Amino acid sequence: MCGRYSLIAEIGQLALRFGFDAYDLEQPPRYNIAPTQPVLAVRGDGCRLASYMRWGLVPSATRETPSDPPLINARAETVTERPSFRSALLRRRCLIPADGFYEWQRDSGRRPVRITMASGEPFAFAGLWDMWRDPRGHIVESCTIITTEANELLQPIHDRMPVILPEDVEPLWLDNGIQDGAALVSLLAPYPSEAMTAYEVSTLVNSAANDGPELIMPAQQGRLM
DNA sequence: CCAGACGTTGTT
DNA sequence: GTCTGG
DNA sequence: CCAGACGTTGTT
DNA sequence: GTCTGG
Repeated sequence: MCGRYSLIAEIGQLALRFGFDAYDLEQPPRYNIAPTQPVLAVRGDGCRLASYMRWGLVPSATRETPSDPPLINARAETVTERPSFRSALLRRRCLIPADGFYEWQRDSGRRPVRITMASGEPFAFAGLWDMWRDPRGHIVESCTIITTEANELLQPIHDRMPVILPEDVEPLWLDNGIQDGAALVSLLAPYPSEAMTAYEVSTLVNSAANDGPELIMPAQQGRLM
């Protein structure tokens, strides 16, 4: 899973961290990024290009209207087999910058938890993107976040987690010279628990209409782990 | 060779 | 795009 | 991912 | 329940 996340860092900081040019990009602090919204994605190979893409991949072969539910996640275990993802894996990979993501606990009344790096630093989800020409002829760029099995930190919360790439793997993921599916899939591992932290947050995050600093304040119970 | 088809994850 | 069917 | 909507005819 | 919207 991974169906909601935050990106609070300033665009200048993100540009330095991920190596893109922030020229005409605006990125207000976002505490509650939801599916179907435009999200910041970085694609690259030599020069890295950042742009906004619809979260929910629309495969280029889509005919009339995007699928429902939207393809917001792609399972790492099957990404080489799915027609909608296979070509994107080989040729259209991206980084999706974030600084936290939310999961709803399978137990504990499905209350939301926010997961971040222990350092608090921004990180990147492994993503795929595609282009679709809509019925009116407009080009829609869209992306999806790859998921894998949960690490030890996430396991009590949920059995899946988004793939977060170690910083030194990011250049490989964006290198279009690599077109070996098995090699690429081998990069898609659960991120080490030791470097992450999780804490319960307010159910305000449940509604995608809410977006503000109060969403990342610890709930009554505070830190989980 | 050309024509035609081609949807995913995660929920319990 | 890429695979399958004819 | 979760939240929220989910209706029709005829009348003025 | 099921679909749409964010």
